[in-house]
Amino acid sequence: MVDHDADRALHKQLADLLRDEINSGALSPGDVLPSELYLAQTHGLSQTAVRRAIELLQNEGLVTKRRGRRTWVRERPPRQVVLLNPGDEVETRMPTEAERRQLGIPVGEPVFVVRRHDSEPELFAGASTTLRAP
Amino acid sequence: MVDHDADRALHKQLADLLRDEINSGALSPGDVLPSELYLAQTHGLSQTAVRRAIELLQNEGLVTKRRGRRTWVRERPPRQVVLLNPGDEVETRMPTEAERRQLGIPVGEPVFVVRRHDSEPELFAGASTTLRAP
DNA sequence: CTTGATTTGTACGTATGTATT
DNA sequence: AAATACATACGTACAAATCAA
Repeated sequence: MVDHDADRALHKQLADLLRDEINSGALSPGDVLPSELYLAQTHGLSQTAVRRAIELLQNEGLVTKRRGRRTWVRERPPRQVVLLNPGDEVETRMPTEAERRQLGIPVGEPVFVVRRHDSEPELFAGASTTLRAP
Repeated sequence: MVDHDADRALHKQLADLLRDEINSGALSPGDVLPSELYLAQTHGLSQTAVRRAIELLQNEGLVTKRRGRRTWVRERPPRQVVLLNPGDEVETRMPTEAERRQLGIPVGEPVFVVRRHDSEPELFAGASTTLRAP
């Protein structure tokens, strides 16, 4: 339950509740969340607080939002294995918006940056890539 | 300049401007950004729009915010090189809030998940780690 | 050390726009 | 066409942390 007298912010409390439902499997990948309006009414919160809660989950990569559609639990795409070469170096970071568009990855998903010997860095979508050391 | 008649959302336009200043070096790591109130007044925006703009940059890992303090351009910690072993598998994702606290990493920074042979997955902070293939 | 000013955080409300169902 | 759902954008008020006088 969301406790208006607790120290923790209301939208963080709601995010905690929803995150638990996702991690416990009560909400499975592909399942839609209740609408913002419904969540606001059932938890006694403003729609603003609900929006902030769901934005937190979006930025953690747990849910996807699309205007007009419902919000749903992110599905885990099959991971493509990318084999590293000896000496390759790998970093990770959040993509720019342009990179998100190019790679078709949603908010809350990081990218791999693979630096191979004597070549330009390669980008891989974080959620659909597993790197394997040689 | 922020164009109120443009198709792009106002807070995204402001985020674009600030992101350009960071990437061009006009704002260096450690530099503070103007306050939300100042940005709102100088760009003719509401403080709400400014807050959303800066939140975008925070979630891209470009700036750090702390209540009471200013918002500043994130400094790049020196990267510690972690050597992979043959067959190791690596994934990347956004950390949970608990993991962020444990590893001391800010909003907008992903983590490496390294699966070594016959052992529990290890977590590494994304911004301060470079993985190297053997 | 205390006070007051500054800055970001939380939470609410309203209105309108756009995309999907 | 109508209803639903998320997006943008404005406003207000107060709280909490920090900073500077």
